[in-house]
Amino acid sequence: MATEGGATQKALLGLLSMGPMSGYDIRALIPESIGHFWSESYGQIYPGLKRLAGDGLVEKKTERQKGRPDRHLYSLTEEGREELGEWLRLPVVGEVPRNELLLKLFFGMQVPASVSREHVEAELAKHRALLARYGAVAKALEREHGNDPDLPYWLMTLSFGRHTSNATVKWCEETLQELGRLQKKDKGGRR
Amino acid sequence: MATEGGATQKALLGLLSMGPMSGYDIRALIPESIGHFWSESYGQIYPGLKRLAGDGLVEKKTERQKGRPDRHLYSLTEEGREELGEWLRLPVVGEVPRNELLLKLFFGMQVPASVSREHVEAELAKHRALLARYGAVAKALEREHGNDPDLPYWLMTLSFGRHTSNATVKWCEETLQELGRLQKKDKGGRR
DNA sequence: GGGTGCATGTAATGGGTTACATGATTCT
DNA sequence: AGAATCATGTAACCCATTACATGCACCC
Repeated sequence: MATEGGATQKALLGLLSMGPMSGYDIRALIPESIGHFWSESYGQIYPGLKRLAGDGLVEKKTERQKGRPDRHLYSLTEEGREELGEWLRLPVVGEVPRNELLLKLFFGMQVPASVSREHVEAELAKHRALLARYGAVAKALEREHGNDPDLPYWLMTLSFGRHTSNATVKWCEETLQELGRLQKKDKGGRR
Repeated sequence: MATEGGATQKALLGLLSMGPMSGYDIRALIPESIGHFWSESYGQIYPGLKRLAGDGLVEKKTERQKGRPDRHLYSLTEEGREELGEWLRLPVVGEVPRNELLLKLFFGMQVPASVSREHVEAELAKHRALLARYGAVAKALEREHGNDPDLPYWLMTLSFGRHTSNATVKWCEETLQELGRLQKKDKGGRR
């Protein structure tokens, strides 16, 4: 009874383990929860929920509303909770990440060094902004979910973001210096 | 004359900027060059090359061989080099990375802490191995391409790997400790 | 005889995003 | 009047991996 379907389906199960929700709710919840390392679009969520319901992993209840479309509330079944647990135990399947910045940088010689500098500077700004958000989110979590047993796990994922963004910032700074040196050599020639 | 097609096509152009190659060569070159942050399968490479040839961005020459299939050697045209340059200048499009480890960790409360520990330990081992390889590759590059003008750019991409893998290792170690604390609390209860 | 390397390619399948379609309510 | 929010869903499209199909040569 493998009940196939990739990590996307499991992410839906996971979010529903936090309480009954509609597809719309799920979409809205993502940026505040797993948004730093996962994303789902409507095109995945709605068909995904339908499929999970067909497999008996979630239950659907329709809530009438006046003046608005019905809300379709989904909640985990016992089977769904088991399926989630099984998947959580499986080893993580490693993928080769695709990093367009590095791809462009690798071929940076084809283009003036200033072009690469701009790309790296954009990356730097992005991660500085991320770091600010991580800090804010961590504080908000501790305020609003201070004694939720899930909290330590949520903080671990945030901490990952902090570690890697800090490292990326440092790399950007070093790389900008190196690119600066290359730029000078280009312009100066022997003298 | 946009000549659409995502970053995959551009990666092919980039690799061909290093010299004429066959699809087979490209596949073999990837692990030694952009493999740490990019991948291409045959299912992408062969149709991709065909399409680039149709767009006049690469030129195909067939080399007869005895006892082996013909080699189809592709080389950049002037147009192809321009197209590559244009793309390199475009800002990097940021994607939300998908990280299955973090997804599992986020829902770690659904499962004994030992499960999460194993996932994190696997990640730790992976990045320690990567760090060893980065070091070896950097040395090999400096030995074999000591005065290649591309070298500084290649080293920057390696340096990125070092920075982020180091950060990941540190995070893994901290997270393992934290998970250990959670484990004890679970078992011990109040006493 | 059987595995590995050389070398090409296609087809089936799975994943995922974007844009579209609908339509009432509430805020500006 | 027009935009944003609530709320559902589908269809077209793009991207990517995997497995398959072919076939000779060379080494063990």
